[in-house]
Amino acid sequence: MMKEITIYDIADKLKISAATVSRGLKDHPLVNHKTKKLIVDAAEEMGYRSNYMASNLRNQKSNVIGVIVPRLNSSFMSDVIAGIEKVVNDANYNLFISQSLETMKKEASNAKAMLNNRVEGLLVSLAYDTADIAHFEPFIKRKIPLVFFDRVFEHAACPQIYIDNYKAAREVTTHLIDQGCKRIVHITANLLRSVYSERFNGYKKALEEHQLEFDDSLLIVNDLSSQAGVAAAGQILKMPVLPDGVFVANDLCAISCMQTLKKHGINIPQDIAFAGFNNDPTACVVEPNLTTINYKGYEMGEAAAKLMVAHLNNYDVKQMHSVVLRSELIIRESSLRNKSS
Amino acid sequence: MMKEITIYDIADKLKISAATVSRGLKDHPLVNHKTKKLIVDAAEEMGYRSNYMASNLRNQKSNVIGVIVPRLNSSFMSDVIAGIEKVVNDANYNLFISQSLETMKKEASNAKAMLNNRVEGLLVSLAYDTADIAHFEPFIKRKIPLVFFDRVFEHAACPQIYIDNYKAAREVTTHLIDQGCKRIVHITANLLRSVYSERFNGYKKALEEHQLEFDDSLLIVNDLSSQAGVAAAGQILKMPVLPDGVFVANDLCAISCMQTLKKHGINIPQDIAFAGFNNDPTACVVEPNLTTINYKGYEMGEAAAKLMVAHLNNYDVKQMHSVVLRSELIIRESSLRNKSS
DNA sequence: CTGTTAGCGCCTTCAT
DNA sequence: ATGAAGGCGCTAACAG
Repeated sequence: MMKEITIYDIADKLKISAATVSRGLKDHPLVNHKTKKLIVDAAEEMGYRSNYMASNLRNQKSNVIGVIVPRLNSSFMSDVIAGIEKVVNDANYNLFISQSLETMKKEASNAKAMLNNRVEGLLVSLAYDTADIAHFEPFIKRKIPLVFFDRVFEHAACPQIYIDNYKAAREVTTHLIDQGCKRIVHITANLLRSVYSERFNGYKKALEEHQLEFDDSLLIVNDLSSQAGVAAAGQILKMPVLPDGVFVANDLCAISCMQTLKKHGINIPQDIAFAGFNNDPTACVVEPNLTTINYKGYEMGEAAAKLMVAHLNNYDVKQMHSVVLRSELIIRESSLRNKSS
Repeated sequence: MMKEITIYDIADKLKISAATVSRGLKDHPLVNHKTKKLIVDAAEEMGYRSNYMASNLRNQKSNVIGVIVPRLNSSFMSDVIAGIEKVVNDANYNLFISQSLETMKKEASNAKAMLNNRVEGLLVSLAYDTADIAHFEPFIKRKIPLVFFDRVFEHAACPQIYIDNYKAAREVTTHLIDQGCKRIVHITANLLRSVYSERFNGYKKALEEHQLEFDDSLLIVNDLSSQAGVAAAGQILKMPVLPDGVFVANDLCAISCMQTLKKHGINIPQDIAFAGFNNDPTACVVEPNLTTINYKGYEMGEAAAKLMVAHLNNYDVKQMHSVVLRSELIIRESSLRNKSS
């Protein structure tokens, strides 16, 4: 291990004090321009690199923002992360990223690691099975800003970045009904997560508004994976009376379900109309193209990170507030059965 | 800001020294079991959390591994990152992630930030236009392990995790030739990156082995984006004599190109057979399904991170070595023109 | 404008 | 088995 240059080495060489070197290296106003140049040049020449561990300790701040997400490898989440990284990096913070792998246990242990690492703020999208947020209480107690995005949790101290899932789902469902669907299956995930319960509620609301009965046989709850879509198709095919519409809470599952039904001779959208959620890249590649709800992960990441950064840079002035991002219904062939739309 | 508990607070409360508390909190052998329990209990009760900034400074290690990638939001890269995160997290390291956004300039500035943050190792996949790795020299000089993956760079001190792009491209091209293609266009990106030049070389080799002429009019170089695929389709349609096969260096671009050609009345694969690279999720959704090269990003991330972690945990014993991961040709309808395959 | 001093919280000799 | 003391590198008072 090569010996690292410190500000003391620079100070010695220049016969000045370490304090002056420290000041010269930042843009402290009270340093002579000449000595400043001397210092910067010497630092450059000697290959000095500032030791963040030391300055972090001294300043009692880590310069790190933490992120905990269920999984990194989904199209949506990688967009979110990209957006977060951009904002955080531009603001000269660093990013600690970890994935809960959809379990509350891992989420809690990640949170603890983040806490010990003194992250200055934490961005979280919750795991499937997270029932309470006791594991985030230490952050709230310490007033370390905690922002939820997408898979949010209701808590007075924590702003949320999300879309209006209720409204979006109601729109999708209404659209299917407009297309003549009378018996619409809804496939979704753990209703503990508000993103899913809201979508479910929006769906039910639309049915109700059109005097369509909802009953439990129309609801399929799984993990919205690709495999789950295949299984759901199996369930649908076994139904005593086939549905004429399916609204799935994500595109991944919607597509595999739709393709499986196609293989079994079901015509999309004539026999069964389909709609998904997320506007995944695959949605406009699959045939027929999938009707879905579009909302940009990148923008959600940006919004969450911007909120955090603004807050950190101006702690006591800026009040953090929740943000509802725009989403839009994108109608494609998978649900188009008449010309009225 | 609430006052944080330190080992001194615990020491005071227990009327023992901070040194003993420090030892008790880890599994130092020379502490009485009883006092250890006392210490751990008191820490728990008082809400102590270890200050990593202080211990990092003292120990002269950051416990952080850095990652620099071109972009986070691609299906492949998010798989890689997921794999890296898993391994790094399990090994109790933290992950700093940043994206170069495909420019060498940003890559260099990210590298500098990583250096100042004292990352203990750096995992890198290079930007499109990175011509040399001078910006990584400080790592090499300091013997901070530097591992390249996917978009690698040849350097004696830096192991590489990659696939055999030459072989894979030769396989794809040979397959297209076997299907009767005689005039195969190759669409790729900056040949500065070995992943692309190797694929190009493999392609040329296959042509040569089958006595097919290569000439520059068969090569289209762009950024392999979706839009570039549309543009490439335009170029192809304008060619004096249409090709009967297209091999694209990624699936994203392959698919948009293929779909654009379809819209212009070209039959796939009868008129033009198609092959991509990466086995993106969209490849088996598009119609016709896209022939491609499959290799798992998740495994590449795991492999790179495992190499790094093993090295860090056993610095002077383990020699780092490059790893060539397996890849395989996946034949789908987009290239199937006869029954011989 | 620059120097002196005193920690930030932890860990690790060295001593007991 | 425990304590005392010094220092990791930096920076913010406080003096000059």
